[in-house]
Amino acid sequence: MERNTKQKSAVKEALVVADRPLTPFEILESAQAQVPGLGIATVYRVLKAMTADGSVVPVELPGSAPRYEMSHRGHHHHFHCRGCERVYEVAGCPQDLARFAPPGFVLDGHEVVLYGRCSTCVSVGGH
Amino acid sequence: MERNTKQKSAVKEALVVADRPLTPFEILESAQAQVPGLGIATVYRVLKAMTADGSVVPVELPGSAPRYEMSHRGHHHHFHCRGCERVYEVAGCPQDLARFAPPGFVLDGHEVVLYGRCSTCVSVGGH
DNA sequence: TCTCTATTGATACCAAGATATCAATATCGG
DNA sequence: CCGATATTGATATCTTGGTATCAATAGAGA
Repeated sequence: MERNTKQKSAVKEALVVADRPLTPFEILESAQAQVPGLGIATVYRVLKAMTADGSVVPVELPGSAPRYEMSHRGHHHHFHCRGCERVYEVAGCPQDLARFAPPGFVLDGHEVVLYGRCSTCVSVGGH
Repeated sequence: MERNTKQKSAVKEALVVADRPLTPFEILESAQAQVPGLGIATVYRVLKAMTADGSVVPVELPGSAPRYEMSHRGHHHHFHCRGCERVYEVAGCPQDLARFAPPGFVLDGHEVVLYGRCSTCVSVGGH
């Protein structure tokens, strides 16, 4: 990750513009608009480097391969659309989840995933 | 799933006794106490049949392959121990998650996963 | 008990996601 | 502008989780 290349810029730009977690394949498609011929291996390589340096964070959701989003964001959760499978960021967070932990268990984190249809799939009646 | 075999009984018994979602491999280990020589293929076969008939439900958590639990339980969530990787059932559920959905999005489900250390790993100081 | 055939265990195979390989290319300090 | 070498794209390979195959075994009705 020492030289500046248009491939790296395109991957990062895809994540910044999307403003939601993207799969490596979504990143590939988006970044290919900037860099035709971009390969999936490069997407994985850049994501690995950006994850290592902390500029990107992996987003793991049930039943899906990891998506990636830019890291300079506060604590938040995600909405997974059942129509288009896209994942969106949501701002809120339920408070006081510690009360649900079984006695004797120590809680140090949590994940909340909302499911449903995004505004696009609601209006389109997506499958 | 037409004949009663000790393999099927052992798989079901493992799930009933555990009272928490188990991975196919956890089921294998537990059921082998009843049926030495039990194969992983049979575990997958029985799980598939039990999932199809609704007696078992898959539990998908971020970054993990599916676990399975008996289905006659109400709505609940899970606690994923970072020490032993075991998953436990938790009873509560945060209310009013709909308020977190972005405008125009339709919410029809949610998942909450708690992370931390189970009582065993807390006392043992598990890695 | 006998017979039919569902079920089993071992293992080959498959699919998805990701990494390794390697020759060709592009970056960038000098 | 040159040259050393980081980076790239194509693709072979690997890993994990799960399914298909098939000969041997074992339910269970007659």
